[in-house]
Amino acid sequence: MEAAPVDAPPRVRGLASWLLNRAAAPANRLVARALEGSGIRRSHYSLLAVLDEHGPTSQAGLSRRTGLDRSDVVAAVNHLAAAGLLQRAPDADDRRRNVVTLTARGRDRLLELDEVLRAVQDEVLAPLSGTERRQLTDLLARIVDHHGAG
Amino acid sequence: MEAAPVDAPPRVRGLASWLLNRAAAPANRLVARALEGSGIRRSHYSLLAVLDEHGPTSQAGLSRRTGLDRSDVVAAVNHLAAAGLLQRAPDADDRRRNVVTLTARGRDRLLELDEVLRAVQDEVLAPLSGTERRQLTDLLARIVDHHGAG
DNA sequence: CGTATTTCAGCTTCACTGATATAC
DNA sequence: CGTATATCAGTGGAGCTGAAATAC
Repeated sequence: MEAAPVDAPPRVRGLASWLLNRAAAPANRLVARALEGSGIRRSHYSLLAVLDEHGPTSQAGLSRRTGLDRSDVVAAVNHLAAAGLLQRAPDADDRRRNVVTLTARGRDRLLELDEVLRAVQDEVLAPLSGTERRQLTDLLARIVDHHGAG
Repeated sequence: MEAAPVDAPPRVRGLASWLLNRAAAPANRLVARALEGSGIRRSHYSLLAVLDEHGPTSQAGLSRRTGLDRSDVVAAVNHLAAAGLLQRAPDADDRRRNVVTLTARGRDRLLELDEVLRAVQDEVLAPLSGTERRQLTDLLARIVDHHGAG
């Protein structure tokens, strides 16, 4: 077990902004590690999940629902389309838009990723009880909602 | 001023790893904005705070206590020394080391930053009650402690 | 010898900006 | 007209790696 302690002073340890970054770091490391070699990045999962739950969506819609920047959505959709996990087609009703649709293969991959991601959350939240985990996600969700995008 | 909502599906919204990043983002934005023009970056505050509370410290010690990478500490110390907020001197007892010391000016600046940072935390945690804020920071601290460094 | 410290050069990912072309 | 969309080029911070030089 590695885990050299980070022995920060109280003034720093008590900062929500510091804690959020310090807690996000191992979460990102673990997710990246779990996704390693799969050709899937952290942000890709949210895209696939949104497509699965909302059906075909424009890229701007994907941006709004995932919190990903519109310009990063372009690159992500390129990548996932090349991997055959989704399709991009012009929208007949609004020709500014592309309609992005999950493929069957994309859905299969998503279900695998659900498992992987679930396991990672368990590692991230390891020191917390079930109740505490729900407390934490609820509190974080309130912060996210309050600040929204931009 | 309130922000477009991020209307993510439950599968995404419930992910701790997603929430941590989405909550850290506005925190980082607000901190960066509050520090804008001061020549101080996010990471610099922790450095100054550690020096204030632990006294003169080696750069490796600063790395351990702040969670900053050793190689990023070099750049940060360069910057803060150039600004006259700290001093770097070779350690007579262990000549591999530099002893980094807070200057009087560095301490004054730190006290100002304490105020600025405190105000930002208040913005970040705006939707939460006092009790909830302590709950959140406690839970995050447990996660940070559990994963330690590296 | 192995380990620790400082430093540098460089890499990747992420969040974001600005501009452009196009369509509503 | 103003607004929304998709795309591209590029910026900057942050976290990290690998290697070198030095000292323990």
